[in-house]
Amino acid sequence: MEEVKQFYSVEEKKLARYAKALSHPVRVYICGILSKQACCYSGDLAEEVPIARSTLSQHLKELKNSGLVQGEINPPKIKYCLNKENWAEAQQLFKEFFK
Amino acid sequence: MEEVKQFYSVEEKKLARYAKALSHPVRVYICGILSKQACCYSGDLAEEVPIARSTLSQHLKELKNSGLVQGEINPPKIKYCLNKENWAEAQQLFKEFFK
DNA sequence: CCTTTGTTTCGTAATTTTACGAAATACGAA
DNA sequence: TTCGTATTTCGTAAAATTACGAAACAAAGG
Repeated sequence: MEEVKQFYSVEEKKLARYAKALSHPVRVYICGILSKQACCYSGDLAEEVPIARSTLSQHLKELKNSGLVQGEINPPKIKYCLNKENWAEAQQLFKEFFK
Repeated sequence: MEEVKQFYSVEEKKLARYAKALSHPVRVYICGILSKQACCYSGDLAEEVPIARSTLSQHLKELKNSGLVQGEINPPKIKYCLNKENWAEAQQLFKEFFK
């Protein structure tokens, strides 16, 4: 019921959130793969990327939390894909921002 | 003399660095102002933004470190402006990334 | 049921980020 | 030189991020 004055706009907060998701090279790398080709599995990434699987899992979780990426369960694997809708939103926000 | 294998590309690291600079709403807000109109002073920002001046100064320092913003000394004030060259680079990197 | 496979969660530690107020700095004006 | 203005740096604290290995989990196959 508390009416709190928000200083930052919704767009500013969304942009910051997407930017935060992309603020680590491994997350940029993962999104780059997912946007260029198709979806992929955590294990596929783990073989390429020079970090522990548990750490990779944390980064994937962050990308999921940001909304840029989603995971589809495909037992016993989990297939990670871009969330097209949010990806398009981020694209638009950055485009507007730099315009 | 050490030849270290770098896993992430220069572009991935640069993008992550710019994204990090934009990963806080106040920094998005500041860049938004600087890109829309002209330069401005720390004090002008301090009057608008709901954070302490010292905290604002830290955010400005981070924006300077990222290369997106530069400060011109204009005693007794310091005028902050976008670094046009780096701004254009960031714009291009994000454009390519989302393409 | 037990094992294997793929992946995540837990526990932990080091580092970084975010934030504040107080003190320091720089410089022009009185 | 002393004062006032504009801003940053320092000291500090709380919270978040990044990273790892060990343990847990879920599902399919034997």
